Amino acid sequence: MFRNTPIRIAILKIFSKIKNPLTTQELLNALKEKGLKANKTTIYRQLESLRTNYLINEVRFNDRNIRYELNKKNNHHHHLVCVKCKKVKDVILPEDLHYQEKIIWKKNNFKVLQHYLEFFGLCKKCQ
Amino acid sequence: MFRNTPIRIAILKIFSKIKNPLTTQELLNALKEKGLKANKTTIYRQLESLRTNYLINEVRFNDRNIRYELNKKNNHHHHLVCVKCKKVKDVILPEDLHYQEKIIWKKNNFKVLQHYLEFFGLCKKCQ
DNA sequence: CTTAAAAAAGCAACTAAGTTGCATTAAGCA
DNA sequence: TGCTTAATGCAACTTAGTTGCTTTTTTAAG
Repeated sequence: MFRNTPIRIAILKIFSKIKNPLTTQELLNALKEKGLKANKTTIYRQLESLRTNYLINEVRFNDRNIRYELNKKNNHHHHLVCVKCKKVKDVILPEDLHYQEKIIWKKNNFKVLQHYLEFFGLCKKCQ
Repeated sequence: MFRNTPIRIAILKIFSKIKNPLTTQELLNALKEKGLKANKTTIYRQLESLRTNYLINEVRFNDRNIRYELNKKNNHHHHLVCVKCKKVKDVILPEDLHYQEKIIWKKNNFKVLQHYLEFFGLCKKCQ
C-alpha cells in the first residue's frame, strides 16, 4: 500500500520526535535541516496520504495554519496554547468530554464522532 | 469610532439574521444577493475590524475555511456539525468546560482564557 | 447648509498557499 | 533483472488574502 520512500520515512521520523504539532512550512524546514530538499507538492501529497490513512491528525490553533501531529493509539489529548510565548503543552482530560457528549446525545439525538478542543491562555511562566 | 456605512450595516444585518457561521465567500454572496456589490478588500477589512472590536467571533470547523458569527453577550455556545448533511446546530453545554479548566489550572498552572470546542458527527436525520 | 478631516471603500497589483497535469524516477515484487 | 505502479519533481495555474495608493463618503464643527 505505502512505499517506504526516503521522504515518507523522514516525515514520520520528524513527527515521532517533535513535541508540538507542525505546520506544512515547519515540516518543510525540518526536512531541509536534515538535508532533504523535498518538493512542496510531494509534502502536500504525503500529508494528505498520511491523514486519510489515520497516521496523522490535523490540529487547529487560533491562527490560520493547519498543523499536524502523529495519531498514536490511546493518545487522545488536547493542547494548552500560551497566547504570549506560543508554547504548546499536551493535556489529557480525565473523562474527556464523555459527559458532555452523552448530554448532547440525550438532548439532540446527535451522535458525536469527533471533537476539536483546544485551550488558549497563559502558561505558568507568562502569567 | 465606527462609521455607519451601508456595507457595515448590511454585514451586521446579515449576521444578525443568519443561524450558522459564515465564511468570507458566503458573506460576499449574501451581500450580492442584497444587491450590494462590495469589494473583497472592504469585506476583509470590515471582518477584521468587527473581530478586533469583539462584535464577531471566528469559528473553525473541519475544513480550511474560517467562519464568523455574531458575538452576542451571554451566548457562549459550541456547534454540532453533521459530517453528512453539513447542517450546523448550536449547543450550550451545562457547566461548559469549567470543570476541565479547573483541573487544568490545578495540574498545569495554566490559566485558560479561551477555548475552541466543536463537535462533529451525525445529526438525527443522517444516522 | 457647507466644509474640512479622517475613516472607509475601491482598485490594481502583488504574495503565498495550495493544486493540477504531466513527465520522470524509483520502490517493490515476480 | 526487468516490469508495474506509486511516488516525486516541475512548471504552470488557481485562489485567498494583502498592500499601497487614490477616491469617496461619513461625520461633526462652524
